[in-house]
Amino acid sequence: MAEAMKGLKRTHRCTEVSKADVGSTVTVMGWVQKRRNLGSLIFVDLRDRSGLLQIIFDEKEVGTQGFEKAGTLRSEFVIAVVGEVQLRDGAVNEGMKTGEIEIRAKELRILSEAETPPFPIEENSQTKEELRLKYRFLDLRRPDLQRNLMLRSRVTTLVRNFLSQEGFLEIETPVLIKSTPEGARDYLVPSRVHPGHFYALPQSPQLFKQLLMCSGYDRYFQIAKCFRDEDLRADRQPEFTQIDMELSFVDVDDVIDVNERLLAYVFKEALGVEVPLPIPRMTWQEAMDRFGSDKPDLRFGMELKNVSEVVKDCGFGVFTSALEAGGSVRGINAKGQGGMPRKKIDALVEFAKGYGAKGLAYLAIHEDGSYKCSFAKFMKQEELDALVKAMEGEPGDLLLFAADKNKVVWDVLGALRIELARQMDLLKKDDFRFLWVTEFPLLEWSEEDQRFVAMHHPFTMMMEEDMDRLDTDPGSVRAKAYDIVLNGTELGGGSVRIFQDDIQSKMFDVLGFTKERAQEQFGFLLNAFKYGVPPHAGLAFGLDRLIMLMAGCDSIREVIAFPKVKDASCLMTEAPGTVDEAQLKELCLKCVLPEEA
RNA sequence: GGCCCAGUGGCUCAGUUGGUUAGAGCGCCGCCCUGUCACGGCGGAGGUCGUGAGUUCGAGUCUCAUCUGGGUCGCCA
Repeated sequence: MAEAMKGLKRTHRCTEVSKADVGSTVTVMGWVQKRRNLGSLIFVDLRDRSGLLQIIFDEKEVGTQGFEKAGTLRSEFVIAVVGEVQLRDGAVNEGMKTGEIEIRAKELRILSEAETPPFPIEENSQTKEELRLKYRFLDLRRPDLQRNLMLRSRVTTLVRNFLSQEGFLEIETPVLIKSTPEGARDYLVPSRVHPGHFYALPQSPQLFKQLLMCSGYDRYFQIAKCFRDEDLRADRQPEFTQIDMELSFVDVDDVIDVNERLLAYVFKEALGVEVPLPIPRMTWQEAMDRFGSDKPDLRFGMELKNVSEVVKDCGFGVFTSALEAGGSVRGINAKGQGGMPRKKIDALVEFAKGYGAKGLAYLAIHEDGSYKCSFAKFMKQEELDALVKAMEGEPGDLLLFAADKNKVVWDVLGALRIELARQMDLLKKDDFRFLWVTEFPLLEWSEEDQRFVAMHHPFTMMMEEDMDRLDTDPGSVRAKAYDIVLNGTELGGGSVRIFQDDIQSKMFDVLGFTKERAQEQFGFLLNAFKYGVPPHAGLAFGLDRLIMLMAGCDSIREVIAFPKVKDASCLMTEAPGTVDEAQLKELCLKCVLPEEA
């Protein structure tokens, strides 16, 4: 029996009521978090997105009818209470923002009753995510998710303020666009008016923002939904949000400058965290050599060391044959982990194999200076000593080595480094270490396609000093591309774009695009370039990842209101779903499902 | 597509080498209770152990398949 709100107006959110209001009458509305019925005194914790406020129902004040009504209150009922703010008679609750006060109810209205929720509406939920996502509307009532979404809103507001002050214009670009098969899989949308033709949902507003530069908008930004039809991860959703921007008449340093000031502003205003500027920079090559990753986590050391020179003449075939094949031998030193039990080391070996390693060599240094080593029998003592010295090994340390092609060695040790840091509890969530990674390779050899593909995208400008190697040694050409990395997560990335016609043609050549195909896919951009194009560059942040790290969460699902699960379906709405035959017919579509095996 | 982890009342979990009627805490329902805030007291309801096969005298427990969710590799210009 829901009652009307008629005649009542909310005066405060729960935690907006304070000691200063003692004696005054307020009207609060929200959800029943908890009731404590003592017989002739009923306490209710009222909840809204601001927090909790205690209501006390006393028959003397609220009347017999009101008191009986209060007795029927259950979890998650939505109620309105008119009452007087008073200091608590009993003990103060120090764990509560409003712990010194309470509302002495004069009037109660039950605006909505509620079934018992399928899981407790509480902070630090222990409930399985599957259930939480099915009832996301209840999950979103929990204080931690509410905090996350409020932080997200705060951050986007700050971003808009800052960029607007910096002369950026917020401009929307279309969501129904033309498919460009390069890169991630597109989500496709059939056209009704053009049977057999499809729109794609944008993987990013890339081409449109470049066109906006051609049109003279000079500094653009957008908080843009992007879509990629690829498999999900903890930090990947099929639809996600980018803070996307593009600037004219700039080079790498200009983009970096405005964006690191943006980050510092946002972290200061939203979290009170100072980000020291300038943010350190590291070339891609240095990042790979030192950390085995293009997104190094700088919260801890444990850097990779290249010991190829040290072991090149040793007796251990695994090392020497990797070197002969053009690879390298590198190691990391897990300080103080020399006592790691064999079982745990074996688990690390298995972990390494998951990243393509054929094995993982280890050398533990006992406290007495002796070694426990998986390859001791292949090496002389002096060779072992030299290796330990090169790794700066001390008693109590555990040295781990990978020998393979560079890419495998980097992948394995880079991943191992993070895994060990996790096990050693070195990853503090309130320690924010930013890093610019610069000078990415322009191209990457694709074994699958047997050709070079763009590492970033085909419009990325190469470094001028490397340009002459485009023909002779394309793999060694560095790009004017940069990523912003925070605590081992790629927060964003961008590049200076090619704006010269001849260089763009050259780039398409290298990528194996015919003139016709380039024209067909990107003709509108190339065409625009003919009519006066400013030099331009841009960057995009992954907003979800940014908020995830700011909120200290392990998954972007915790900072997205209605996320999808691993197979890209929504447990609440059960999207995607089938559609009527009539709908398909109108779109001239027919489903041919794969045959059951 | 590969590998790994999990699935037992509404929630979170326990459940021994396979062995009687599958337990606990919280929640829920009822009664009592004037200062609670993890309120308290008394009583109660609630389970095809994800699903399906198999092994066995006997399966929550073992085997296989499958579903659901999570992590990860591939993938993500």
